[in-house]
Amino acid sequence: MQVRVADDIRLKIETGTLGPSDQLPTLDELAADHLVSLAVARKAVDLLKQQGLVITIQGKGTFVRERPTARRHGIDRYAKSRWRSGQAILTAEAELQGHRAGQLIRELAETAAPAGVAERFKIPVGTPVWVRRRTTLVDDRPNQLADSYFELDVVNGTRIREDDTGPGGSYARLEESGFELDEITEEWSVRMPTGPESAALRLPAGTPVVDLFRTTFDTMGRPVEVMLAVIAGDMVQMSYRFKIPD
Amino acid sequence: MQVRVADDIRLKIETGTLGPSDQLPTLDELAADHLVSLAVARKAVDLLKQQGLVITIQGKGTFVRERPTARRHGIDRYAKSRWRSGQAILTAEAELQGHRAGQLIRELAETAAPAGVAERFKIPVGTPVWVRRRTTLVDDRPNQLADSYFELDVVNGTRIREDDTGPGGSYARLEESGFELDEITEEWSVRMPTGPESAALRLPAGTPVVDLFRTTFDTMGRPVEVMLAVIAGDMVQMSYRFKIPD
DNA sequence: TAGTGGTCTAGACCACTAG
DNA sequence: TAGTGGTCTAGACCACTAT
Repeated sequence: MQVRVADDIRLKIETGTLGPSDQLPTLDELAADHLVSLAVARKAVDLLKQQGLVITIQGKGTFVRERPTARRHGIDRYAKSRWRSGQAILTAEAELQGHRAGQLIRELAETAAPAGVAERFKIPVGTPVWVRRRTTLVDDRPNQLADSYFELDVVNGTRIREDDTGPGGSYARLEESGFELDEITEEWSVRMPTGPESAALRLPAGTPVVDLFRTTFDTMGRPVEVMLAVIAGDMVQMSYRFKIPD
Repeated sequence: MQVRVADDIRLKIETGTLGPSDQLPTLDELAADHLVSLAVARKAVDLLKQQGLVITIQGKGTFVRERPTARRHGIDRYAKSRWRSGQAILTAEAELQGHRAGQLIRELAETAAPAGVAERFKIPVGTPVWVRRRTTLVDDRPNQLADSYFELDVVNGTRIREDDTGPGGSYARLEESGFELDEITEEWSVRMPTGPESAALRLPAGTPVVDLFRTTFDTMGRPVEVMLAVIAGDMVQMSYRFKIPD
């Protein structure tokens, strides 16, 4: 029955009988209308929550979820001209799409390189590295937990260790230090968030996250930055364009 | 309490007290051990299922979920040398990683172009196009619902309309028809599966899916194929490498 | 047949929202 | 204060697995 009820509601949403942000019948009403117990009506709504179709707000009601306009991430956001002209990647990207970007620094510290990071730097796990942990915001909603790692000799004595990295951000500072940035590797996978991640990113139920490893190489092929980001899945859309290899 | 119980179990999993494919205590035991009702124990296990940490099998028990070895998708899978030598992309990719690939054709038909497809072909929504729907399998588990769309004049009279597209697959046939394949765009986003998708891909609870649009262009810049794939999120890992644009 | 998870009922009480 | 969703209990019965 719970599936019946859920399907009933889903149909109403998909056909537009219930539009975005519309309020669903209350649990009591759903139970009465479908001649089921309150627990079953609740279970049906839970199913829809898990599929990301509705959200519930205690004390208010159940509502059809609005699909947030996903931000498109294209590789143009890395264009050298942008950060050379003093614009941080984050800001450039958001503004291109009419959004307001922000960030909170969560931690600046020396730490032991975790496995995925060490592997990409080709150094032993546990080697001391510098980490810059931040939460990025789009229109005041947190959308990424982004941790950037650097080898110590790369950042010592630069503004990358500071709260404010200055115009153009870390990339601009790296270039000033003599690293000519050349290539980027992006590797990602998908999963459901852990409890703390759900809270930190204020994720609605039924929202997956994307794990993104971004490695930046200089012209010598040296990985100069490894970033590990956990991105809110409902706010991301990536796009890549490439030549078909021979 | 449900959260307490769930956290308790999660801790055991994360510390390795419970390893992959180990069986958890039964719901009755969990309830008794934590002095809660059966319903609460069940709710706790539900939470872990949603986070993809455990799976339940009716009649058998609850088990710590094994993380399937995600397949890495790199752009090398599109290398011309592969399909020119008669190897389909799907097969090449799987074999590179020691897996067995397969596919089931779900439908071959003329259909009206849906919005996302029409947009990428730059044709009006509803224009008749050819669609080739298939379910791809890796080691006998379905991992993608992949629908390839082609404009009619591109596929008429070719083996692309047939069940077996022949050596090298559609790409090889397109080249034979005089389309010189050149570039690909991949655009993806993430969401939770719908009910039918969950069933078709045999997704464990708490598994997201990836929506992938792949558009293949020829040297004239014409989009010759648009593929829309729904990929099981627990079996995918994508990687891209690119030069930093100027 | 015993043991496991899945669904459902009926009802108590709590937490949050809004007028 | 009334209305809403959230948590929890106690218990019945069903569906599937293994022996």
